[in-house]
Amino acid sequence: MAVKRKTRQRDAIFGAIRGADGPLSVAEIHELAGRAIPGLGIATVYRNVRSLRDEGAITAVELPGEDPRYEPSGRGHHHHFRCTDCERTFDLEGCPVGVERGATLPGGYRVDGHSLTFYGSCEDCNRV
Amino acid sequence: MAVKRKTRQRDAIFGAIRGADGPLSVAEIHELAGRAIPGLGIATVYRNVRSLRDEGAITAVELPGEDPRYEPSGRGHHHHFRCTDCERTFDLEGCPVGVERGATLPGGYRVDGHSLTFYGSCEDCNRV
DNA sequence: GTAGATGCAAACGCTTTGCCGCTTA
DNA sequence: TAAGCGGCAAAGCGTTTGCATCTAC
Repeated sequence: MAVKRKTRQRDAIFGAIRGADGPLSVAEIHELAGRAIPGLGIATVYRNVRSLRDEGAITAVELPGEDPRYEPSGRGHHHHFRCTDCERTFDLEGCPVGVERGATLPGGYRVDGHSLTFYGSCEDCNRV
Repeated sequence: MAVKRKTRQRDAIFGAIRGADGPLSVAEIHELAGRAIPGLGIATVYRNVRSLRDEGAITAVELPGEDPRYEPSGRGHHHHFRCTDCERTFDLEGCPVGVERGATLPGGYRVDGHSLTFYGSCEDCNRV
């Protein structure tokens, strides 16, 4: 099978994702990695994001009404905060949802997991 | 400004949304309303969904990683359950998130609202 | 030297828009 | 009868794919 090669583009893309304080969209990754690699093609970003995800190096984060974002794998169970002013997305710690896996909700719904996103304004935007 | 007219298409579209037990996607609305109105154009669904939303008759429901869905307005604060088997989405009652509007999370994030989605299998799919 | 990776452009799939005949009021 | 509405097809837009070239190994 195909042997993965180490390229400047791939490094820049993974580096951008690892260096962020929240999950990034493809456009954001392209923007950030493009600073190190001028002329970086958007198709290259899509391809590398996909292969990094397939390898398990990064994880897709789906937020309501938004394009998928990506963050390094292994951050454990956590949720996100979306600033409706600056449109940035941040990681949160802890989980205020007291529904365990395997629980059954009224209506007979058996729960395997959940996704929670908070909306509001971040510290930077509050300050103004 | 434009005076809204009552048409068969519009009735069928709104009727499909009101008759469902959870929010519907545009494709689902087209499918359901199309049974009453053969030849119903997808553009007509998009246009009516948009105008119903603009009027406030229906509300957009954004779930992680999915196309927007629509439900009648006025159902109050609630969340959704997504069956990963049959891919249907259901309304839930109540809210297990003990974070009020106006609260501030660690990191200085001021909360205006939140979105919670549970994943798992619904009663029908559990039974099998 | 060779298989895999990149960049460009074309192809795609879904949503929106333009156009014009149809329908509601 | 007139203006909004619906259907069709074209236009947009973000994502994926094909292809020739380049590059890591």
